[in-house]
Amino acid sequence: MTAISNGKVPVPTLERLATYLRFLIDLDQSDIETISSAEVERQTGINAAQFRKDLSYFGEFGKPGVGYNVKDLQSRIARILKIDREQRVILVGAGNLGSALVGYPGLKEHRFNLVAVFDNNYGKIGRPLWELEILDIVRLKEVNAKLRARIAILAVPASAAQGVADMLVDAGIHAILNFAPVILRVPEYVVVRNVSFLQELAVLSYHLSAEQSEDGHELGSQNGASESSNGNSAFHPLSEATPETAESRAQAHDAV
Amino acid sequence: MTAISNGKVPVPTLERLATYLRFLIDLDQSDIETISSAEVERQTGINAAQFRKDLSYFGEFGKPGVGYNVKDLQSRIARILKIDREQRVILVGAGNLGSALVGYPGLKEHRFNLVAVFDNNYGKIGRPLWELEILDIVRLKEVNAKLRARIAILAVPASAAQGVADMLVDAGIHAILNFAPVILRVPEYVVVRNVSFLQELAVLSYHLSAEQSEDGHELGSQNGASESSNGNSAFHPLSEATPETAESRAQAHDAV
DNA sequence: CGCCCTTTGTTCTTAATTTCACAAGCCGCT
DNA sequence: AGCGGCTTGTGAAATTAAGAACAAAGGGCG
Repeated sequence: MTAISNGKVPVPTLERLATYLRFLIDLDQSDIETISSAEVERQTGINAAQFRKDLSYFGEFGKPGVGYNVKDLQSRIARILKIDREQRVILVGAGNLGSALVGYPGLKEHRFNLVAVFDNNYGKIGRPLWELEILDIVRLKEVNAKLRARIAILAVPASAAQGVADMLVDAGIHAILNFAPVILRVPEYVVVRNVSFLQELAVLSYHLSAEQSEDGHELGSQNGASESSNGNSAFHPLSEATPETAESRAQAHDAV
Repeated sequence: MTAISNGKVPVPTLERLATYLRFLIDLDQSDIETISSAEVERQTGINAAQFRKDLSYFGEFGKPGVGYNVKDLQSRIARILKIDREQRVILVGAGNLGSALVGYPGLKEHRFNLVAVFDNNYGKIGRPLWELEILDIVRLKEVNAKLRARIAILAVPASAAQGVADMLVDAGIHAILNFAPVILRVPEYVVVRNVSFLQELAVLSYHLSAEQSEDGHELGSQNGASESSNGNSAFHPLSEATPETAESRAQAHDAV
């Protein structure tokens, strides 16, 4: 009774896989060794059958009557997503967002190794950004011929996005994480994932409107509030103290 | 022959609505006054029928035989998403990412007004971040009682996310844009949208693996590359020059 | 002023995703 | 060693989204 990733895997499944991995890492750190799909549902809200089916695309991972071994499942999902090995990543655009990403420890923790940063602003080229030096965008192809990164993060203004995307493709990039609010045109063998804050905010704004009939209504901040862990006990530090400092410990923080 | 947003609108439709808006703004800036769904498909890759159907959830926007008036459609979509009016937003977490967001001009351009920033790090509290002063997280409820923001951006480490989310709910927030890789538990009347870079990268990584059989393979950087606008003519500036400088002009840049 | 060409709004089909439901498998206890 | 309680993996049903297809409507031109 098996199948193991025969045909194609639904994209939503892949997206959840990353979530599961995240969750499993947390469980592992809490020294939990086994978990059932029912418990996953209880803690994440993701339907238990969904969880099992998602995994079933890749084989059998659990033991009937017992559940899943946290450590084992964790490493197997990591292998599926190919983040059990180092993945070299390059970044284009050393602006606010780009800089924030370079300093984000979560990348290294997940084996995404940022190996180069490019920009076209002469005021920035040559300057250091964390541990890297900002390189001239014109050297993109040349530099990546050696680095051989396949993943690129595109954090440039919308107006420049398509042009840079073309350069990335030409430089051998096969996957682009695009932060510019533009639909990129690339060859079919290149995968693109878009991240748009504005789009997300717009969706939130829409939902808000439904209840906020026309504003000016007193909602009183003491509504039924609570629900989950309201008595937020232990208080953890927000924002990684000072970026540099926060490096060391894996899994310590992840916001970004 | 109309309907106008009777029941519920599919979330994917809402997401695309924001994309359409973006696209329309670009068209408008190119002084294009009218556009047909067929042309939208040609330029964005989004199916024409899809475009028409998405709009049909909210009424009639075009003229048969003619198409859609760019300016009109633009403002009507903005109204639907409720971003035709100012939306106050608060940010929690003045780390790398949070700081980058505060400086992002796209927010203002879309009427999202960042009215306060909070953190719990005493080294940061009281310090200025762009035009705002970083406030102590303990003042969240008190401050928002006056500001009455309904949308919050959560850019704190995973370990602190749930605790802060509880505080946000208690402070009257109804929509949360969550950057922490954690599934938040909130009352059903609160809407949450998650943004996870790592998840996106993981999906990209997975797709990569399919072709990159086992690495070590010479792919030659001069593969069939091209496709779309390869001769990237005019070259625009990457990363908003220097943050402060880039403020002024609306629509000028949008990466983030 | 009526014909023809174009493009919308919408219904009907097809495809994708989620959820249900249950046989089969594993564990522990007697 | 076998019974009972749980939990998995998965085929089949239900739900949801995407895409085609077409009747109705607008505009321009002869």
